[in-house]
Amino acid sequence: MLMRDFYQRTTEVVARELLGKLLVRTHVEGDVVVRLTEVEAYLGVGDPACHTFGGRRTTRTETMWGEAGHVYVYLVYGLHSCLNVVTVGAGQPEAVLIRSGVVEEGLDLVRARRGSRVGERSLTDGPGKLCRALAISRADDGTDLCALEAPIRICDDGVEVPEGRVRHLPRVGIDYAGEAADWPLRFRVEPD
DNA sequence: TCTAGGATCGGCT
DNA sequence: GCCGATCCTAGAT
Repeated sequence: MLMRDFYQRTTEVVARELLGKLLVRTHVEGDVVVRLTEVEAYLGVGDPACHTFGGRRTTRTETMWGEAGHVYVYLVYGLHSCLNVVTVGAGQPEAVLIRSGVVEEGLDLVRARRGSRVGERSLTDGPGKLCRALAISRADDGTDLCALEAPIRICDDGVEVPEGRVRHLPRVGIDYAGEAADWPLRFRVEPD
């Protein structure tokens, strides 16, 4: 399991290194494990696309201002939850958005939550879909990923993602952010 | 209080 | 590939 110091580095480094790691969700309905394939870095007060741009601090973004290694969950478009991992350190409100992954365990449970009509490929290939598949909501905001019994954890099983398979791309859905919309802060593992 | 807009999804063409 | 749904959040009054 990844410890606090993993998250206490620059957001871009944490984002890149999260690729290939295992996101483990424990829940009364059963456990689900997802291998991360796509993430985005959000660089805090200097990043026009980030919720904390310009030093904005509200009840919604409060966890981003806290200690690294906690989970920041927010609602977009009034209906979809998005999962983020807080990076760097207290007072530096940066985070990595978890966009996509591949289900490694708990496939039946994911299918039950996502609906039987959903194709295998599109079960967890978006931030809102991933949260639905893992039953993550705003109620999970502030969860400490580094706590031993945490219901959400991130683990390293030794699988390395070679640099040649990582693509650096612009972030999605932030056209309002001016030139920051072009910053290559999205990291994706290309399929074989 | 009121209003505008959004780190998306899924259905339809 | 395009478009509408849907309602929370933040900032303005």
